[in-house]
Amino acid sequence: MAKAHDPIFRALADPTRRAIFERLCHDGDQTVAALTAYAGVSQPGVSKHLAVLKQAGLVCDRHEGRQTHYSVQRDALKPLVDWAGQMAGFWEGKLDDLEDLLGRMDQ
Amino acid sequence: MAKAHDPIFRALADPTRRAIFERLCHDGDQTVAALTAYAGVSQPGVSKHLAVLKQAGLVCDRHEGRQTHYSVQRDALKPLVDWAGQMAGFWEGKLDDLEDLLGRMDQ
DNA sequence: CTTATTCATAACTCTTTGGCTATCAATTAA
DNA sequence: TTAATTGATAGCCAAAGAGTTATGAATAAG
Repeated sequence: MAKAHDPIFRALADPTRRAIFERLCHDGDQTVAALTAYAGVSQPGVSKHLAVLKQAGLVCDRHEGRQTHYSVQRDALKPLVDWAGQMAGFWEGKLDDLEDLLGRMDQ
Repeated sequence: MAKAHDPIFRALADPTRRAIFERLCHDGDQTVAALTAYAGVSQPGVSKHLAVLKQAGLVCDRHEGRQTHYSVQRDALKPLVDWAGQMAGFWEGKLDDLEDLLGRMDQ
């Protein structure tokens, strides 16, 4: 069973990669050059990180001329939140925040 | 910036470790021996995984005689869900901005 | 007291991975 | 056409990490 949350956890475990994802969440659509200027690593490093994020279904890319724009995939974090909800449901410590978030992400 | 969600993401990135955490969520309090019987790795391997989970604040331990019982830490996944909510809030806010813009353009 | 059990730590191996530089294909500008 | 820019890929290397066996400390049992 190759669950959807496994590559997501893997992808978000690295701080550099998570920072790139956070920036995409915060500022929206970005070119590789823009992300490279801000991330503390080389351009090939950024490209590799973006490939991992894309593979995990967290981001999508759009080609425009010679530049590639990356943006957050819609409902990217849903498998993660669903998993957390399942775990929380097990130990019955119902988190109101979680239920609220699940409700908002279901739309 | 050593945020609380960083060690959590790291800890949950490994499938063996995540399986241990899932079992603790599902079945509650477990001894190391019980977890070892079920995980596909050696007892020292399980102990090491449990140390990582504990360090991340995901589980807590309780000593009873010569055995150690592990269980899920209360609100263990809250930093994770909070982070996800924050990320979701970012693109949600963008959507609001867009709706706002669209609304203003209607007039 | 001696032996068995339970778990943690130490020490090691091997794989994965995150970083780099070099380079290439594709596109745009001169 | 030629030169410059953008980003992806290849290849390499060092560090991290997940696994192992061996062993030690603490407790329980005989």
